[in-house]
Amino acid sequence: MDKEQYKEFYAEVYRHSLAHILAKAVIEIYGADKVQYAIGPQIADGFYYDFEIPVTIGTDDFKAIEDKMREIIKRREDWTCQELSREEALEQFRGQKFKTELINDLPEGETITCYRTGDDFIDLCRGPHVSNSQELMGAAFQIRSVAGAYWRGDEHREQLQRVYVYAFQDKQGLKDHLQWIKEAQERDHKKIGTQLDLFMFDETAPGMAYWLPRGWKMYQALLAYSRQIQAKHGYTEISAPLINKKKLWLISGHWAHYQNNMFMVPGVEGFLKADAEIPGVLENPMAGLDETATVKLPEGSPLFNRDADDTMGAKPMNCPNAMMTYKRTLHSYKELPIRYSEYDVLHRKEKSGQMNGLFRVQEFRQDDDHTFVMESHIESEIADIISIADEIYSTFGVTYRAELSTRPEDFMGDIESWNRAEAALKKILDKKYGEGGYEINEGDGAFYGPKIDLQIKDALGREWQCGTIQLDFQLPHNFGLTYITPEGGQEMPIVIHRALYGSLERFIGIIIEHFKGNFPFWMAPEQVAIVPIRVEHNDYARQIEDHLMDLSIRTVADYADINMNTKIKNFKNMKDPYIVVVGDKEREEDTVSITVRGQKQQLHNVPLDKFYAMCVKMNETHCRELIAEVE
RNA sequence: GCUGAUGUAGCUCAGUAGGUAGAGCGCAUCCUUGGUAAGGAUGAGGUCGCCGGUUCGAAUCCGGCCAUCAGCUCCA
Repeated sequence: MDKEQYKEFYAEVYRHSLAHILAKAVIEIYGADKVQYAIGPQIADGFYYDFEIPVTIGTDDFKAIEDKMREIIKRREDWTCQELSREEALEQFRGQKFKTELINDLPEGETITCYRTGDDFIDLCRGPHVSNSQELMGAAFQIRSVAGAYWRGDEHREQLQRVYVYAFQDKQGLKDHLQWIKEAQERDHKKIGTQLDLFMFDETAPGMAYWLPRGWKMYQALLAYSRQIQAKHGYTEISAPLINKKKLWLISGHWAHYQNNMFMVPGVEGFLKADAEIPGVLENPMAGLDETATVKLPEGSPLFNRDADDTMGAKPMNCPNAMMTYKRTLHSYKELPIRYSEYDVLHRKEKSGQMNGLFRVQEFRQDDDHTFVMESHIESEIADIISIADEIYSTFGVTYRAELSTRPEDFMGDIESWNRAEAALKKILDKKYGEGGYEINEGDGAFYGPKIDLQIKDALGREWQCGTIQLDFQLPHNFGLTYITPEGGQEMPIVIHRALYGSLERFIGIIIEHFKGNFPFWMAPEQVAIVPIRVEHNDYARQIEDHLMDLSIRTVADYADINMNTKIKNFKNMKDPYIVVVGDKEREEDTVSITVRGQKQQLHNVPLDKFYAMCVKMNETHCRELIAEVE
């Protein structure tokens, strides 16, 4: 065991041990007969423990729990390990339903180990642990939060109170971590989005971003980059209706499998001729309440009905309309692959409490594509998609992790085609990342096909699904798609769905945190900010601005009759990459002085042509660093 | 949807025993005419998320909704 390994080993020992201490403390505070304790594993920055207690633990209770934990540690109790048979274990944990369930789920013949902390607390655990509580006296911990968590991650089972605790070997470790958290929160895209005037939200449109002028410029820059790359790879762009009648969703399967996530415009079956009362109305069926009410409807009320044929659904995905686009004409095998990219607005209704800034929204755009291929195309086509993913992600300097998601319970179609599709994806992933070089999520696929997901981390280390590559044998079948084979017969094409940014919204959220708002030149909302020192320099500034605009450089200038320091301050607050100052000297010599973001020293006497060339170069190369010297 | 928390001026936040609101930044006007991160003065701006209850009186206490945040579950 080397030093690093030992450190990890020790971290595991004291975090696990502290979890026992937490459970013991909670039991002592709330009473042994009232607390059902579940599991308490370690996590990246500490550990948590799940409890079922009749009262709810609130923020105010943290201190008491922490104090009790310290008190227990100070008792310097011995820890003993005990091996039990299944019967002995069941007896030991009689009345503890979660422990009983765990014991019963252990495979036959498995040795069951328990750890005792002092005489009065025992926990089912594999260990290892400290031998005496006093070994924990140097450890530093702090309760982070309490959250609801479902027993065994199943929302249909008991909801437990999960107590999260930060835990480190010493005070410095905890202090450093809290500092890190603080810095990560400074990167929060919601915060930076407000500071840099990129986007906003309003309560009348939950989970739907308003893109402000600066943010929208960046959004467009990302779209332009995507379009540029995809055009090189043979993609053609389409745009389709945002809402379609129920009929389309019946064909696609969304009506059956995705209805609860769709925003609907219900059809109207008629209007009431007179006031009416409707008894037996379930007011809140989603909450599972059975109470019914009588609803009064005034004369003239429209009778909406979701099941009416003229009900329209806002699209949660682009695929059905891409199928329609393909289907408009006959296709020859010679045309395949056909790649239809699409950036239309999508709507997905989320359960409340699921929204999170730009990371999880109800309205978004994907850099979506549907590629229609023959089975023989799949491997090379997906390899090409992964090469585009590598290109895009490396431009931003983010790393990703691939996951394969397989057939869910709620699947559509026949198992044979699912198996073929999954085998094809596995083959590609094995080749690219090596066997075992990616995770497999059994049962996590979309209802129409298996998928490869690409996960990116945010500033707090939380992973978000961005890119996705999905194989689909179902929709082409449902829509009756065909192509003409060399022999003159008809075959069904296979569809590859893919998005690489994933949703533009989520991706931008991640990128904001990744760069902390210091965006590369090519995607910065405003690339060059011009500061004329006095109003008599405005004409010269305007010439520069005009020329930059001709070069498609996003430029902003402040012509106001105010202190130049104020102008510079404002642009610096916006983290504009280049702030160009022009005064007498620059005007006479046809130069600019550039303040490069993040650099103390300015670039003086930069000839205009060189300055323009620097800007154009950064746009063309999509480089991450700002050019900070004149070539 | 669930658990915990939050919601006061455009932004960041005070308002600690219930007596109808404050600061900084920003904004407006005036002065300052300036060479690289905050010049000075004056002023405007708030039905304290919404609805209801308790009270002589509610930003403050209670209830219900809405929105947001940290998690859980689900997802791009």
